[in-house]
Amino acid sequence: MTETVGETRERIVAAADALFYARGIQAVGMDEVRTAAGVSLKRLYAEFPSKEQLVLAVLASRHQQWEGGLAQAAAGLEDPRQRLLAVFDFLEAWFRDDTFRGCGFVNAFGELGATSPAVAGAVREHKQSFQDDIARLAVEAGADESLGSQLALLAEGAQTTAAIAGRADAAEQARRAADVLVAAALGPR
Amino acid sequence: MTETVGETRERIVAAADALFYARGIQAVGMDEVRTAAGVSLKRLYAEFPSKEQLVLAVLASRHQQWEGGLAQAAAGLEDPRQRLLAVFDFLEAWFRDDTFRGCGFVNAFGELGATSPAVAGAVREHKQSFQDDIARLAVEAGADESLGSQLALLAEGAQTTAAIAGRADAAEQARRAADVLVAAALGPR
DNA sequence: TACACTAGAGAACGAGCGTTCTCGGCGCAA
DNA sequence: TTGCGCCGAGAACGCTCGTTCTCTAGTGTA
Repeated sequence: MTETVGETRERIVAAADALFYARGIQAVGMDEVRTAAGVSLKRLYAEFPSKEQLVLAVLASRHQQWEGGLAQAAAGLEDPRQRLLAVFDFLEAWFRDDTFRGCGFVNAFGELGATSPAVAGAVREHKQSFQDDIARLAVEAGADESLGSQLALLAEGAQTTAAIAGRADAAEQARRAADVLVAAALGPR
Repeated sequence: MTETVGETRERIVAAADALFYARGIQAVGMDEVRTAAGVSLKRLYAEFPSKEQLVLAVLASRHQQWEGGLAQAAAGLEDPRQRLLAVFDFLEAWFRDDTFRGCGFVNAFGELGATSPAVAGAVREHKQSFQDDIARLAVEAGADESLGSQLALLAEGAQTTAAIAGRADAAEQARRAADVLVAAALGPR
């Protein structure tokens, strides 16, 4: 039953991610991460020399999941316009998840953005990457990038609203608004 | 040079608000609030029996400022459609403020929403109030409430985006999108 | 068997924080 | 003037947390 170093890292990151996301980063101690990951403190600190490094790894992992989920939502759709709107279906499924508690990056930014430049940078990069993705989809659909920016605002707002009001239908509202914006930019279907 | 109890409270709340907003709530200790407010710890705890109470007072004060700013932005505008869009002008001015660091309620929610039901509730109430305000403006302009929800999503998204990307023009993007949505709901001007 | 090495469990350390307590001085009533 | 109560300053307390250290048991090798 050997285990590679990579598997240990992944287990730690997964455990930390679940805890940080559910309760907030500062509310979770390294001891708790250790327990949840089933790993010794020594090992934990061998993998991540500081809590900040662990947080950055968690954010990196979350970014990959996000990118994968987004790609999967658009995969198989022929119509570029459909691919553009698929973002909101992806969001809706996420909002309905019991563990949903808003965008982990936004939460981390609010909590640590002011004190940790590294965390702030990671959050910025993630959001920029989302902007780029959706701008690319907009261009592929025949619109210009500003449509992407506008849809991104809707997606961000939906995440915040769904998290705070606890209403998953924010995704549907956003999607309806997105329909209007897309139609205005590209002409009705 | 006497000073009323109310003035002391206000001074404490103002100092705490500036510190909490700039650096995060958990990153600021009561000692620092005391120093910034120029008040003794005893007095501080006489006014606010716990840090959570102080946080709630700060959120309440921020809510009042927000409502006042919003009302002021719409004041004097005759056209209800203009009043609806004035939200985004208000946002833009705020985003250009040097101290802008996103929505304080969203930040507080990310930091404490999972551990403090009282804070989570205050944030929820604030956002609900904003939804109600903008829905009322939408109805006054002749649209139905769902237009308000959609514009609220844009406003939320603009706040997040402006905070993280540091780009105040998120307000302008949101306003342009709002123009399209309003025109679609009410017909071109 | 003896030895060197590793790794896990958790104690320990030092700092920071929320909250409370103590002390000393000042104002005020008699 | 004397006693009394209030209030500010900040020390103290108890707890938590990030990080490091110690001790011990187990393993592989000669």
